[in-house]
Amino acid sequence: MPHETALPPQENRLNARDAEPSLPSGTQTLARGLDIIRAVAEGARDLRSVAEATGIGRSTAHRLVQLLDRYGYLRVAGGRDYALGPALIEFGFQALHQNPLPVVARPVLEELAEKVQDTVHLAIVDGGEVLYLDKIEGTRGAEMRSRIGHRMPLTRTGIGKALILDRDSDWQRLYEAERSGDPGRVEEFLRRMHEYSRHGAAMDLEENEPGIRCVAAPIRDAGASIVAAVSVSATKPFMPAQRMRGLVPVVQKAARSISRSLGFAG
Amino acid sequence: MPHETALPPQENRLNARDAEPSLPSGTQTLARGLDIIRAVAEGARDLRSVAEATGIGRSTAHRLVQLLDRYGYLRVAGGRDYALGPALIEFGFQALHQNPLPVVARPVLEELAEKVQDTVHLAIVDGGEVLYLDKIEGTRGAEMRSRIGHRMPLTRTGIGKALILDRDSDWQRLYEAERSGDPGRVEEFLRRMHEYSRHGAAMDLEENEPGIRCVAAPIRDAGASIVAAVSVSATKPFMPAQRMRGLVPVVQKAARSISRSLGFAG
DNA sequence: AACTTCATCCCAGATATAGGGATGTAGGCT
DNA sequence: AGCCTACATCCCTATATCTGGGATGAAGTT
Repeated sequence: MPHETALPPQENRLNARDAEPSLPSGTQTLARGLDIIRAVAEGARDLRSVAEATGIGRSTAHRLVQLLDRYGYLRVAGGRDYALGPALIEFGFQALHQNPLPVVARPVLEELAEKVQDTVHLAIVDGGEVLYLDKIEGTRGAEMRSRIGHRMPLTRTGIGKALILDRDSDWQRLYEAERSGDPGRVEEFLRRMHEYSRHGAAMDLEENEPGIRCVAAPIRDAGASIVAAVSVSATKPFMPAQRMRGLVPVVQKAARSISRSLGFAG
Repeated sequence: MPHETALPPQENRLNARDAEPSLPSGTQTLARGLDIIRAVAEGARDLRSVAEATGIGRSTAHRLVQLLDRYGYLRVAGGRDYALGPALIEFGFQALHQNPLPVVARPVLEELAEKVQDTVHLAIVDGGEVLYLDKIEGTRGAEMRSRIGHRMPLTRTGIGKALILDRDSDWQRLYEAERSGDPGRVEEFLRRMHEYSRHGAAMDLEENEPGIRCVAAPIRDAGASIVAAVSVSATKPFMPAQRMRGLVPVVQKAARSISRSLGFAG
């Protein structure tokens, strides 16, 4: 049996907002503790905001926060200034390197970055979003806000589109979910996705970050499923349409190289 | 009031092994969930080993694992092959960058690495251990097993010794705790620590990794407390005693530069 | 200096949880 | 190939755990 080569897609991520309807099943305390971690990650800096963000009573929240601090998941200095703790650093890096994908991809990404001199990303789908697993900064000083561990919408980024290239039945639903206020352009999105799918590479024309353009290609595992994607991004002046076309085979080659390391027999 | 510039030391890290005596206080479920994460981090790959490692019943462990999977803290593929999940990647990197230390230290570390051409580390004390927060690989191809998020003993690494340079009352206790089978050399350790303390820099002579030597200096915050340390490491052939002495002021200069960014007025 | 706000602690009732046992399944052994 | 073992998964109730209101003390604010 082929080994699982990458993290499978995961649409049912839960958090404080929607945990209740789906599972009343028996683990409220753990769920609340994890909700608190997320609340702190999202900016809660003291007990009051944690309690508000999670809907947990002050007293209970305090008790959970205490434990999270003692375990190193949270750092609480004198009851204020909550922050994510060092245990998360430890486990986060371990989680990243436990996965074979970033490890086998790294040298290929480095080679690609060397060749194109632009910012290179590696990402997977997680929880219905793009999750960046690696990033190599471009040498042109073009600052991008992305970072390892950051999340982005699937339909608004080149790398996200590459990740859903095979899921044509989901395209419309994802588009509408992520841009609920912009229904008129569904058709154009679908048309482009079909074209990207035909070519086996996706592009992003400043849709997510103004001024940033990107070319992306999917990475496949032994079962030919898309499990990740690579992308090359740069500011518009460095990314005229012609260069984007020229980058397609370059990015695809890198993607294929990683795919083969994962057992893909393309 | 000066802002907390780095993660404070934390000796009371708990896990499955010693959670019970200290706090019977009301959060068993959350504690058990976190114990499960640690068990998986330490190698548990299925329900049975998780249950054994944590002392939780199979049934209960299963329920908690399910929730951890749904929240993305664990990845469970078909009931087997447990792995740490993407939520940990997300929060881990966020935890790292939430802390001002790695951010202000980065450019200094890069400059140092450029100058010495060896592996450069940034670390803090956490849970009575060294926790690496950043690493820049040397260009001499000397592979070191260390990685961001890894932990090491305080008394067996140069960077660890730099971190406890001020805590002379703890030296003996830490040494004995970490090398319980080697009591004869306490004296020598203490003598060296006093010398390192006098010079304001510590060294490591292949104590932790055979063939690896290292020079380290402490980083101080606004209150002059040691909150982190920098080190330069290389294989023995690249690290003769003379070079080590020469590196002391170089590493100290980098450390002082970071300290000043943290508000230290040395 | 008095007030307000907040983290922290305590306690008893309410409830979520624990874990034994049953079930179905997948892989291993003969 | 077929039986068997070991395991993940699910169900259920007694009970240990957790919840949240309220009290306390400290700190910051007006």
